[in-house]
Amino acid sequence: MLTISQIRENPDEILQRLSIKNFDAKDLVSEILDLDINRRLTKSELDNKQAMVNATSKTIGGLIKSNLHREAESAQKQTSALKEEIKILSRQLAEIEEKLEQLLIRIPNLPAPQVPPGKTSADNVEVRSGGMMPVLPENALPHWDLARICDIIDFELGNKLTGSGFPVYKGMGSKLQRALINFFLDENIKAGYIEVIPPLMVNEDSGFGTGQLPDKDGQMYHVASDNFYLIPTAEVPVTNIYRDVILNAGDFPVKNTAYTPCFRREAGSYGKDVRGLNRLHQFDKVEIVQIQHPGRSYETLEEMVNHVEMLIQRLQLPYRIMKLCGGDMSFTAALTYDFEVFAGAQKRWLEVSSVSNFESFQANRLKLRYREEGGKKPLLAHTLNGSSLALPRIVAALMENNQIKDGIRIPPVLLPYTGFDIIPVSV
RNA sequence: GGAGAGAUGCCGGAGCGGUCGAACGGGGCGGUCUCGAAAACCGUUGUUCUGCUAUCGCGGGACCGAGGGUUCGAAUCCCUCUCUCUCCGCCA
Repeated sequence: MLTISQIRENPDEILQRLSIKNFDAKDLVSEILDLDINRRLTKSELDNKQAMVNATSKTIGGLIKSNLHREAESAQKQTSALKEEIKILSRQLAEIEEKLEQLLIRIPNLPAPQVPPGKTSADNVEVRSGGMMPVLPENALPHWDLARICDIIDFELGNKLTGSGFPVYKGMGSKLQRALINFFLDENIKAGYIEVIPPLMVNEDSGFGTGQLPDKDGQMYHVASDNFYLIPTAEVPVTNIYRDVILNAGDFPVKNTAYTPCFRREAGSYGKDVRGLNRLHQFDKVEIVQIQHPGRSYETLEEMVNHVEMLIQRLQLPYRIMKLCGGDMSFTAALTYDFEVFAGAQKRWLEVSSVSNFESFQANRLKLRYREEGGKKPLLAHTLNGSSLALPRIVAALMENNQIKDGIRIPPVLLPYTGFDIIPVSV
């Protein structure tokens, strides 16, 4: 969330920038500013009264020590009225602060200046593209058919075990998953990311820290008996490693990568969007996370984009990089690049990675700060993350684009990981 | 799941209900000494809200797991919750 001082100092700029996200914050901001004034008035009144009580209590302590009990008793009586007022004021203050917090939480992150205006994904701006578009016959098969005839992914079996959106990978399909995961992790580690294996369930505090809670709780699976949430992305546990942490400026950049399964309820999705591997409830993803100095976070974003691009190039997939417009960006992001690969049989672009700079928006929720060299006050750090990469749609595109008469060709870069370069048709 | 113990600052570890934001030790930082370093010695060392101040600062409030309560006054007493540790049971 934004800090109260950001809003207090530049309310008009905030409104203007949020309009790029098509968010009208006028009423929210003015309500916040009013509450903020009210809060400080109430607070100073409360503090003054509390200071008086504290002073009296100290006096009483001294009187009792000097055996002046009568004087002590009369001083005691003086505080009772004050204590009543303090009770009322602190209740008021708590209410105001709670209300303020509720309002602040509803304001999305400010889009970076370079974010293009727009409402939907149609308004996203292509930054660049690469790779060779596949040349496929008209009767090219979509990946769900290829999965069946090669017997590597069984969607029906997943239905039986759990429900739709929980496929079972089999044989070479399973091996391909592991190969991709290891390939991605190895490349990330080469690029300086430290691997972690985080918990797949998180508590409420973690969900709040990265911005999934309170608003998007319907998109996560909730384990009611223990009040845990299944992670929708490794971003949640990995970024929360740094919750309530004060780093030194010399610690930057902090770089982590993690492979995790991800769980998403995807309520409301339907149709061709959810066919096959296009949209699942459980899927595998390798994530990269960086914590960076505010002055360098945009260089870092570019570095991450280049890194993800390199991965896709090495898989020889046709791709394009989109800069998201204000309307298509997430609540928490300041600038986001989406990576899409082309799936030749479906003839669709599929999003396989989303790389974002959150600036201090998550850091404020996380209380993730750093101390400048020799500086006194801790300042909010910047957080960034991106998929490197999400597996299912990569697999879908690999399968569709590389289909040949009697199987599926595997890109050479994976051969050391799979041990095979063709997945043959088996039925 | 059963029984017990505990949660204090960067770490270890004290803390009769009254100048306790917290002894002491370690660490960090600054300094003295040194060609340099070590040792020794001296000093310093949390977060947060808020008022005044152009700034350096100065003043006030809060924070000793979290939330309530008792009291003129709570790290210290009471209640609830969470977490950790030990033992037993179960178990990959």
